[in-house]
Parts: sequence; C-alpha cells; structure tokens
Amino acid sequence: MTVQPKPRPGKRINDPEGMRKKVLDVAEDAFQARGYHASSIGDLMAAADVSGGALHHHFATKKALALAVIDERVAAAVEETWIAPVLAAASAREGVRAVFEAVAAELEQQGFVRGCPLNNLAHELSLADPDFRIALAGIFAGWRRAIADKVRADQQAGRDEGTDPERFAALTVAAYSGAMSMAKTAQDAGVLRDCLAGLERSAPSQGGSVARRRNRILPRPRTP
Amino acid sequence: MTVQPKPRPGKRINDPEGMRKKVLDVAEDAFQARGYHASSIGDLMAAADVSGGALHHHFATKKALALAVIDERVAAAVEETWIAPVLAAASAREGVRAVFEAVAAELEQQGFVRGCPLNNLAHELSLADPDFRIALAGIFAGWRRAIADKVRADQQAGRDEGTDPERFAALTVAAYSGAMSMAKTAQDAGVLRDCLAGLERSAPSQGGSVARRRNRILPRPRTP
DNA sequence: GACAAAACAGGACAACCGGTCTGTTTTACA
DNA sequence: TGTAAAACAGACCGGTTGTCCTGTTTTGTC
Repeated sequence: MTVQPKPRPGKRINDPEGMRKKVLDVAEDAFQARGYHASSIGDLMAAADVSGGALHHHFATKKALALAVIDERVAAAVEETWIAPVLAAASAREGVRAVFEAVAAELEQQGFVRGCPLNNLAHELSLADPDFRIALAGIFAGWRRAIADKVRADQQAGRDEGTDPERFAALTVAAYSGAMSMAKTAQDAGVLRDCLAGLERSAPSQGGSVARRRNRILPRPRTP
Repeated sequence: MTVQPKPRPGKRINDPEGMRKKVLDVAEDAFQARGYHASSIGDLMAAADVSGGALHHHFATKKALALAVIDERVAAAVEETWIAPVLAAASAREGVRAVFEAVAAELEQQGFVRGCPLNNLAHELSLADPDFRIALAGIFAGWRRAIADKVRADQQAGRDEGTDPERFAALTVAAYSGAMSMAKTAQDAGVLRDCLAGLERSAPSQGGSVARRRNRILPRPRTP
C-alpha cells in the first residue's frame, strides 16, 4: 500500500545502499517463500520496483545475489534467533528450550510455517554449487559451535557435567532443523514442541503429565 | 556404457511399463541430485533416452511426474530404509540405532551425501503446491507412526515404559532429517553418529567412551 | 564548473522452458 | 484379418529465463 507513486520524470535520487537493501529484502523473502530456482530475477525486479540495470549493478549475477542473501541475511537470522538467545540464556539447555518455544509460539501465532531459512536454501543449493555449499556449511558450523561453547561454559561453572558438548549441539541443531522440515510440510508447528519434549527427556526436574497432541492445519499458506 | 545402440529403423517394441519405470528412475535420480526446478524435462528425456511424446504419454505434466516420484519412489525409500528395518528390529530404540549406523556407513562408503529424498523434495515443493505438500506430509506421518507404533509394541511387552511414543518418534525423525541436512551441506556423514549418540544419551546400559570426532571432506560430489 | 566514475534505466537477445500437436507404429481384441 | 486404441516419435510454439548492452542521470572530486 505504501508504494511510492513518484515516477516524477524530472528528479532522481541515487541511494545505492537503500537500493541494495531493498533488493536483498525482496530476495531474502522470495528465496524463503518460493526457493531460489522458482524466483526469477524478473519477479524480484518487479517486487522490489527496481530496474534490471540497477539490480545488475549491485549484483552481477543471480548467484552473487544468493550468496549475498546467505552471507548477510541467513547468517544474521541464525545469529538473531539462535546464537544470541542461547548465549544470553542462563544455560545452554535453558536457551535451547526458550528458542524452541519462542519459535513455536511465533509460528502458531502467524498461522503458517515457512521453514528455516538456512535449511530451505541448504537443501536446494548445497549440491548445486560448491560456493553455496561452503557458505551454508559455515553457518551450520557456527550455529553448532555456539551451542557447544555454551555447554562448555556451563560445565566450567559446574553444571551439566554429563553432557557431551559437540553431541548436544549436533542433536539440538538437527532436531530443530528436522522439526522445522516437518512443521513446514505439515503446516503444523506442534512437532516443535514434541521434539523439545523429547530433547528434554533426560534432563532432571522434569515433571508434569503428557500434554496431548495438537493438530492444527493452518489456513493461509501464503500472502498474495 | 551399456547403452542400446539399436535405433534399428525397421523395428520397435512397445514396453509401456519399462518406459514408465525408466522415466521414473531418471526423474527420481535427477530430483534427488539437482532438485525439481533445476531438472528440466529435456534433461530427463535425454538421460532416459525417451522421446517427448513417450514421456508425456505416461506423465501429462512435470507435476504429475513429480507426484508419481513422491508416491511411488520416495515413499518406498522411506519404507525400505526406515519403516521395515525398525519394525523388524528387536526394539524401537535398537531399530533406530541400526538405521542411523547403516545409513552413516553407507554414506561414508559411497563418499558423498545426497541427502534424504523426502526432505530434499519436502523443502523445495511443500510450499510450491498443496498437492505436493499433502503427499509429502503423508509420508512423514507414516514414518512417525511406524516408529511410535513400534514403541507401543515394546511397551506392551514390558520394555521402555518411560518413553512417550509420539515424542520419541517425532524426535527421531527430526534428528535424522536434520542430521541429513547437515551431512549434505557439510558433505560429512559424521554428524549422523553425533546425533545418534545424543539420542541414546538417556538410554540405560550405555557404556563406552566418547568416539572422537571425525572430519571427512568428501572428494566427489557428483558423478558426470 | 569540468569531468570521470558511480548509479541507474530499459530494451534486446539467445537459450531454454514446459506443453501441445500431428503423424506413425505397435498391440490388443473381435 | 481388420480395426481401434494404445504407445511412441519428433517437430513446433509461445512464454520465460538470466544476462548483456547502450545510453542517461546523478554524484564525488579537483
């Protein structure tokens, strides 16, 4: 609605940073919603209201644009939704629990599941091009490392001695990624809670009866 | 090498079932290796050595072909590598462990990781089309149900009382799916063993020291 | 204010996409 | 054997793809 209906023929303002950000915004959203191959640069040009010349001035090829999305947006998303909250939590296990619940709550509120940005692109692109694969693998590695480091920090404070940091981190990232896959396919975020409960099975001080299954087929898979 | 150099102009043999199977074989492989959108029907025609008329006689559209791959091949792959082995195992936990180890060993032997067929297509297609999503969600559901049923069978035999069947199944499928995502992206199957170890953390009678990390960047990502 | 570089506009293009169409050959069945 | 349907071959088409290219406008710098 808030489009700028200002093709005023007399004036133009160069805003390279804003232009670049606008393209990245649209590309991030489109790659997430429809995937890389299903998003044409014509679509992106129209959605961002940007000319072909402008787009190719900032991103020479579609691959370069995707690499920028991965390096600047996907990595930031993992940092924001996972790494920072876990590091800020009282413990690794507490942080993991909080993130699972926060994501589940957010998905249930917004009514549909788009999936994990990292996993979506990782599946489509990691076999397509080595550059894509390296970039995506680095994000996965940083994600796991942050969780493992947090576990080690806990252990140096005397807590959670029996946990292997690397294994805990691998299982956490895998469980979240896989749960998001299922949640996206079923359009039901409930599986996130199931996985979290399974993950916390061995933790102490865990009472309460089994919260029964929820089944919610969500109504609006995408906004036009 | 074993191509049939027999374009003998005088003869032709109709083999509709063989033709259909040949197309499905090639499509299954291509969708797995390069994805749905990155595999053109021209590629498939060339790889299967099949004319456009023949292909479209058996599969009216590319979508119909993909649905056939999902229904007949992806579902069968899940049945073969997961459901049947778990049901045949001494217990659910034992079956899960065996499948993880078998898959990890197979991947390490073949030298590269293509990822889970179900997850690969689920990520690319479940938001693209409701028919795709429903078909893929059904396979996920059957997978989880089989594992949960096995846990319940164990419990009726007096074993593994403390495990919630649904949660265990969800976590198992999620951990495997996510681990395969990471293994595919890193081209390193070692994360499967890490996740299995984390999964078995709470199980009793589990001894042995920590088998240290392995890191193997695999050489040949695809065969020409 | 001159001027080169950066920023942007938009048309052009060859390659490719999925699907259709017409025509020929094989096969099942009466 | 006759015949209609099934199975297959291959050309064809409109639309789309990513990229390139030429030209114009803005902007920083001396």
